[in-house]
Amino acid sequence: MQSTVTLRDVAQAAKVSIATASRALAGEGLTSRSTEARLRRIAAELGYRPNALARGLKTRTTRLVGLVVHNLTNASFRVLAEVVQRRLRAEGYQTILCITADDPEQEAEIIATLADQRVDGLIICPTGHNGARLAALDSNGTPVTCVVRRDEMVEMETVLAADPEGAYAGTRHLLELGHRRIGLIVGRRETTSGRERLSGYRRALEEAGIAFDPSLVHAGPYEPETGLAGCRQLLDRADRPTALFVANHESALGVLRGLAERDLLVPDDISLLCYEDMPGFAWQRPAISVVDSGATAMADLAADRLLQRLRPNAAPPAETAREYRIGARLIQRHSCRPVAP
Amino acid sequence: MQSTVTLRDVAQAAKVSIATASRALAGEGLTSRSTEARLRRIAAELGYRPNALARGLKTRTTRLVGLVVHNLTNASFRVLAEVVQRRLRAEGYQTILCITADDPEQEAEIIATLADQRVDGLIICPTGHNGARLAALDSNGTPVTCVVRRDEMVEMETVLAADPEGAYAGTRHLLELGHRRIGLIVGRRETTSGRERLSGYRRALEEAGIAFDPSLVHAGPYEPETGLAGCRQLLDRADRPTALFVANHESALGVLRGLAERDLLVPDDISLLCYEDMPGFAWQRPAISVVDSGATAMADLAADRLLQRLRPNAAPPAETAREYRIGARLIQRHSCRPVAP
DNA sequence: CGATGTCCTGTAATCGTTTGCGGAAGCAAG
DNA sequence: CTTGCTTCCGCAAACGATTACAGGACATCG
Repeated sequence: MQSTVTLRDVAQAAKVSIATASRALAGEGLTSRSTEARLRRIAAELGYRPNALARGLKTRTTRLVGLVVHNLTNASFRVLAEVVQRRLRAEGYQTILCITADDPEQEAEIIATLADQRVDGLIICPTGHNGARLAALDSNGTPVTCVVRRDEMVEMETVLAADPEGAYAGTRHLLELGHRRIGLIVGRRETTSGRERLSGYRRALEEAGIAFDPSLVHAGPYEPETGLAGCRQLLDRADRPTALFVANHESALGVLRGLAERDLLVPDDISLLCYEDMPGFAWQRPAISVVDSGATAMADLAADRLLQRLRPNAAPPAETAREYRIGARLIQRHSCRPVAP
Repeated sequence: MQSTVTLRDVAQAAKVSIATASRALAGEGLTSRSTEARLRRIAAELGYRPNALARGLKTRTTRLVGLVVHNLTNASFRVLAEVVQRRLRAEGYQTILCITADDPEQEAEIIATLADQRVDGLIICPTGHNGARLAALDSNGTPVTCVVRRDEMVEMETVLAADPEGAYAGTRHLLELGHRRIGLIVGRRETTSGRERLSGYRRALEEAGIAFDPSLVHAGPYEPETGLAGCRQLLDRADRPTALFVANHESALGVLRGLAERDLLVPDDISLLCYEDMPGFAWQRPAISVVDSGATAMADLAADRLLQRLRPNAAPPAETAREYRIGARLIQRHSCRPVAP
């Protein structure tokens, strides 16, 4: 195989100018039908493939978009990566996936590199410390869509889960089953999701006329260890909660372990409800009820929004700086049961 | 913020030629110390960032590498994506992640687009139907490293799990605990891993003087459904196996479900050993023993190999076309028990 | 003082495309 | 035969960097 065949080679082989070759292959009837067909044939024979760098340099568009997430362990991010990648590719865009590990410095570096690469757009779950850079990009003509988390510092198009409502609905469900002491294991208060899920839980309780008891909530990072620790803390109380609401799936692993340690059976001894679905929950026995935060829908909407703004007739950024919320949805399986009378 | 500042702007601001500006910012003492410092300062003030497209076009190197996997659900791929991304970024490379869904056509398209993008290298888990394209890329100066799966049709640098040995070791472990009827739930025979894991299982049995019984193995795609179906098939036999060896973690979910359906307790009623570790296994109660296929090590080695060949003094491809195997390792937890006498 | 060498810097070509502009050819109408 | 339109094509200038080559300034040495 020869190294690389350029437009020049194609043009020479067809005895036309480079310009004509370019136009012929661009389609759009810029050349006569016959030359177009001929050029196409020759290009195919020679195995010509346009150089994306040169094209990008000239046209100022690369058909690359950056996707920036914290990790791939969390199911939401995984789904995000898969869905966004698929959706964008269907429209002719390549996805550059980058992982920040939730570290603002790495994020800053990634944003810069992506900008150097002249990506056409960006979907990002921001750490919250680089809002200015993102806003700069956005107003410079590179659309940025935030997802999963919001950057509080700056106005940008954002698609989020309806966490307050989701947590509210989950808590309501448990309340309606008659539970009064509901333990909550939730993310740190510094994160949007941590705060919002807590507030939904709290609102549901207060509406039901139950005083909010801070000692019933355990907050920590999204890790199994948090679940285990929370479980221990909550289960060692004299008035053990009759239900546990675990506000993310990483902690759920630890909770399951904690329950097993104490030989507590779900749902006989205690009810369990989780936030964010994952494959394991449906296959578990008993299958675990869940309020699904709608990761797929979020990913789809994020892709939609970005694609929308990537189209030639882009709306002015001011117009697009709004916030979308994806509704959460309760999936009842078999881990919750009415409290015994 | 102005749109974009180019080298020309920096040069003008410093009243030098573009060439000097370029050299100054390149470092390496191509200019006098003073101009270098001055140019650096001005570039920083103006917020100059080199255009990766233009640079790539000229230097024929983009510091982009493609990473092509089947999905992100499988833990090996997830680890691969995270590790490779991190390792490459530490060396100044960006990773373009692409997902084939194990579909040769999508894979072909992805390879072509990546080539158009002029990636400097490629790490890919091949479907096995595009070996020619990959080989062409490789011999054209774009190093390609295959991982997890081999493309049987063509010689290329490949890093694989030591599946035959891993399956052998796992089976041995169960045999040493006294198990004689060991059910195997394994991938389809069309895949390398399916074949190799089966062969390791078989060899261990035969060495122990136990006849291989095809009715004890259930093969299917890497999905929970396979595990459930296999479980049902194997457990409904009169002479139920005393141990189950589940050769991938997706199926394990289904197996756990199948066991629960029949109220079989692990490890009291039946021993369970899985292939490929995942977070859930360690947290499960009882924690599940596993032969870890070494996904992290594979990812690291793949990154190492590619980086090696990316360095200026690249070895001739013929020299590098070898196969690396990552040793598997038995992790004993609490799901296997000696068979009752 | 002139020759030579060392440093720096500028000029210009180049990477592979796209695209504005103008010219040639063809054809119909006057 | 001139004029005026279309239609198709070529010339050449970008896009933003890197880099071979050459020239200018200055110091050193014979």
